[in-house]
Amino acid sequence: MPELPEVETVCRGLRPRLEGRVLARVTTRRPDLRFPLPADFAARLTGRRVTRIDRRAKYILAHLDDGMVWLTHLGMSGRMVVAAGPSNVVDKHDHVTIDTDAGDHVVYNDTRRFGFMDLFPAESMAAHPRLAGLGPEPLGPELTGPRLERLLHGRTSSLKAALLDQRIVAGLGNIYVCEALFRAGLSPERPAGSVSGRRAARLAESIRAVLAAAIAAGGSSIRDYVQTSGELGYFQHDWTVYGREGEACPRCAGTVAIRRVVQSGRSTFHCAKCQR
DNA sequence: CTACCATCCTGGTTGC
DNA sequence: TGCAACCAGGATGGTA
Repeated sequence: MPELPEVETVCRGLRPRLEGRVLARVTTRRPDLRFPLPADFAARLTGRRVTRIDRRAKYILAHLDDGMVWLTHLGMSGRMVVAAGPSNVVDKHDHVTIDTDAGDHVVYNDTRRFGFMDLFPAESMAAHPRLAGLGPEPLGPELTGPRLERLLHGRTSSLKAALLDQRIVAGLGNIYVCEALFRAGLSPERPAGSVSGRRAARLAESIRAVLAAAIAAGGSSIRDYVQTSGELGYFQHDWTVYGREGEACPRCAGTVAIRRVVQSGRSTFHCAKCQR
């Protein structure tokens, strides 16, 4: 589930339930996520008030009243579900459960355990190993055409691989890279460094447009759910190329079918005619 | 520095 | 219906 739009959707769902609230009870069941939970994680969260929830790339950053930041990455299968009432039904993959002083509870569920959490002082955030090297936020003012051109300049890897690299642009994943490239009319296979000028500007704009549309739709739900409410996101119905191998290209109206190719071990979907 | 590959883990789907 | 192979939203660390 989680690329930038899904993480943003989760943050928006968590804010009204967590901001200003005290984490009254914290339970951890499996500490062995992608990285082990920090030592004394539950004890250090318990009793803290959440002052603010931010997102950076695909990270959820909850600022606490003791100057610490609680960081969560959802990995491939992580979910945050918020509900009211007692949290008695425990799923096999519920790894962290938090009850707030308002009686709500937040459950972190992660089947594959590729996600992880951390707890560190806010003042050292800029130096955090997971955050320090991230590229610009695609929805911020930084991602202009010229900036993107500079970021891609000289790179010989494929444009697809470059856009998946969080050091170049932060927050994109497999689905939205495919969608943005289609929208921009650029081939995922072209060398990243070949994108400049007007093409770079169009790509930057396409990335923003695709992400914004996905956020407006509550993200994309694959198989089960995304949003903290348990509601489905519905952007998966708006995918133009992702997951549509063999279907008619919506732009050239079926002159050419959408192709699936494998790039650095991951599926890429594109129209060879409309994307050059 | 860059690019490619395997790897972490579980479960759903597909094909024989 | 059984079972194996393959596939999946991410990211890293090792190797060449």
